[in-house]
Amino acid sequence: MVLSVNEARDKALDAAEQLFYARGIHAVGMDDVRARSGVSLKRLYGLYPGKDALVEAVLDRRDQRWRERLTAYVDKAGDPRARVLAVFDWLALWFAEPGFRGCAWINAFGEAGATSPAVAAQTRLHKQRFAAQIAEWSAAAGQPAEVAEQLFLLAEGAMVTAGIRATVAPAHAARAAAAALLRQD
Amino acid sequence: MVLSVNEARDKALDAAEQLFYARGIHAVGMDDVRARSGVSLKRLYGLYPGKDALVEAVLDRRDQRWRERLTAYVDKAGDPRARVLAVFDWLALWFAEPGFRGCAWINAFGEAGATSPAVAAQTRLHKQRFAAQIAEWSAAAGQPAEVAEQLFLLAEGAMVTAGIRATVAPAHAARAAAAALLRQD
DNA sequence: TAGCGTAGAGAACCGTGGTTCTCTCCGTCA
DNA sequence: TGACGGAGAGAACCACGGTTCTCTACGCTA
Repeated sequence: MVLSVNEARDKALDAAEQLFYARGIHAVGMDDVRARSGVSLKRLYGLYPGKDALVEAVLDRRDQRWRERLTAYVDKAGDPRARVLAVFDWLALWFAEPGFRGCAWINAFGEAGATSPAVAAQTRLHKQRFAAQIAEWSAAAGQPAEVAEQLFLLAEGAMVTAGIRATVAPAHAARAAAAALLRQD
Repeated sequence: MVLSVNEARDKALDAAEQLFYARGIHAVGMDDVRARSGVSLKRLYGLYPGKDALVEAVLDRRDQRWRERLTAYVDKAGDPRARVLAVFDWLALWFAEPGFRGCAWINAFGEAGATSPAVAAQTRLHKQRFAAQIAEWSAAAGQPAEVAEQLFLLAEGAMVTAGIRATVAPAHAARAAAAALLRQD
């Protein structure tokens, strides 16, 4: 079975993403990625110059997919206020997925943020995009910027807590708080 | 200079805590701990059976100190409502400390939570204690348990975000959200 | 003062993991 | 059909880090 470059890249990224997320970055060896993906070490190093580059590629693709899934869900909601709250409903769905282990960027930042500028930068970029998306939906619902920032903090707290406690409940608590914070007028 | 067992333990824990927090656990070698603490490798391994045990001891001592510092600050506040909000004022002070890099347990959990049951358990215990403390202060201010949980999520979100963005602002945003969430009647 | 035990410095040992290299196979093309 | 080139399997290489061991110095005690 001969894989095209794109097929090999996909398989490598799939395997690496699953392994890094489940075990943490440093706990996964390149040989683990090879074993799960079926892509030989030689080809892995042809696709990516090294483990660092693979980590970056994984985080980059995950960022796109994560935000696409979120926006696809929110776009199904009706009025602006419901769309803001839908963020937290989607968090509940995400937290309930088997193997959920918190936010991949928060985990990666805790592990490598201090030693890898690339990981730190990707984390900041991802979180900034998420915050900007919340701000956009929040503004559409007539909310001031301060509220958007508060909603973002609730979402972050829910992700972290759901990961540590391995439970969906924080999403519901955060949703209730969000509903209470939204200005009525 | 001959150090007593307790003196050597303190020096080892001080050095290990600073290094682990600043760089992450796996990025710090036992020889780094030896270099910073001045405690020889031989003695380090006499005090703690291995790196894992040292990590546990560091997190354990930090848990006690962290909660002591928080409660000491909150205890200076007056009425129950002010005491609840004082939690977020203290977070602002903490975030502003030089070298602040987020919550040590969240970072450790992201790095080793999946592979080290001890780290995972210590993280859960620490967060449970923090949540219980907030619940206690919150209840004293006449707030229902749901609000306490929401305040906890705000604090967690603020810690994570302050760590990633390297700014104090999340503490202020979380404080404003907390003030808005507290029931008035 | 001689011997003992402890402690430090630092080398040594050993497994792990990132990266590279070798060998072989197989499909392609002249 | 035979040479070539890319790809996989897996060994090899090499650095790093956790852990242990050796050697030496020094203080205490009989």
